[in-house]
Amino acid sequence: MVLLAIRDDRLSLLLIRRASEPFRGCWALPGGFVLERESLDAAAARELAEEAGVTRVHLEPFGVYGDPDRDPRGRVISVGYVALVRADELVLQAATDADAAAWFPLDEPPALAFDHPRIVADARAHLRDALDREPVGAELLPESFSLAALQRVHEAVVGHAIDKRNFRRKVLAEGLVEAIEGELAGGAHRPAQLYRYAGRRGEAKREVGR
Amino acid sequence: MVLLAIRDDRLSLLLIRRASEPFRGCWALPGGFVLERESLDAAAARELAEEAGVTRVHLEPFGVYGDPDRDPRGRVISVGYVALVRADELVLQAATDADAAAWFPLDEPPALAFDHPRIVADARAHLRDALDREPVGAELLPESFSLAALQRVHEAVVGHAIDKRNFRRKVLAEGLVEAIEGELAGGAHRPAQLYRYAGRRGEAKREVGR
DNA sequence: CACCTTGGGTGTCGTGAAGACACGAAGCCT
DNA sequence: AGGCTTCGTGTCTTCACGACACCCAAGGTG
Repeated sequence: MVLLAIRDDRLSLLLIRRASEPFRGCWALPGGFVLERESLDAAAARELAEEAGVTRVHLEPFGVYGDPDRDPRGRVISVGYVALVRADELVLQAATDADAAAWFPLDEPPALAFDHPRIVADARAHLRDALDREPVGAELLPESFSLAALQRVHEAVVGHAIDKRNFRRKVLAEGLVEAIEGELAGGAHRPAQLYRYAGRRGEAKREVGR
Repeated sequence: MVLLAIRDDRLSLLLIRRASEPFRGCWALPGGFVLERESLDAAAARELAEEAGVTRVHLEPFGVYGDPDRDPRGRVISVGYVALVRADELVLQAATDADAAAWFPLDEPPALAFDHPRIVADARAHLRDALDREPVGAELLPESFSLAALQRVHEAVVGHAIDKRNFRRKVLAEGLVEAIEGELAGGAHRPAQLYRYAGRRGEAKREVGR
């Protein structure tokens, strides 16, 4: 599970430190096993609820990892899921096989156990592809947010700076997002217009394009 | 395994008719089980070699299917792979749990067993996404081919007709494909210029864009 | 209270990709 | 010889996107 949330305006990744032997003390992705009568999506949702205390999340599989030697303990096949959660809904729990959990910026993760570096990279690539198909920001930001916050999310995903005017033009042209009249954010300096996601998910972009 | 090849100028899908009971007599995707010490990719390659007698193929996972009720016999988790093969390299073998194998146009598949309709749809969507990232045609067509043949492949994948001039302009601008000087196809009417794939796979498109 | 600092908000131009669109050319068949 | 079928070609328009600079509003500071 690649669990992402915005922390200090940065897109961050939840990792646990392994308490038991293979890669003991290393940072690793949280995860768990699928139960006998449970779909993969349900398993991911359950693990997420157990570890992060969140239920309403964007949860999406992006890859399978089945190399026979990827786990020295034996044959483990993993399905990678990206989870986008709102920071204010998080309630971290103690995982059974970890002695610590911490957030790291997605840009600069620490050394990871197993083939987890590859999994994180794949998750990020997947997210980058999904960025202009799905309202990624909606799952990471609170109900109302400034366009600058949304831009920071996009920049973290694509990995480079985006021009402010171009970004605003594009986002507003998509029509997924609407200004909340009269609402302003009480920031440190000039207050920003707040926005919220408008319509349903998905095809909206194409509809607007016509 | 969603196994695709060009047959009669159409992009076609290999299906097997099930000989044993769940969905007996229904058409289904070919597939098999992963061995204890075998990667998923290796398992897919092995199944493909067993069933279609081909080894050098484009083989790519696109999804995981793990609903506990998807197979009435019990819990089976499947990984979907798309395989693109050249028709002239195919040597179909008898599969153990099938009494027949046949090709169907990808556009109009028959009723399928299990959740295979969904898997086929996902494979096609994956292929559509990959179409302008990877030299899809290179894996389906013989060494040398006419642009018209390549265009038919693309049309089959995207599902609609493409303007001939626009297609040629784009394909040639990408630089992935090069004319074979002096070679012409002996067709029914005016002979066509033959082409072949030029450079390596992958980033070529971006490099040309600069 | 004046000024500075900081982030918020706005418009234009140029370029490149892609879609729409029609006709002559070459070879085969009858 | 004529007709049929496929091959091969260029222009125009539209749109998405990137580059680019300045004023505005509020809080903090001296």
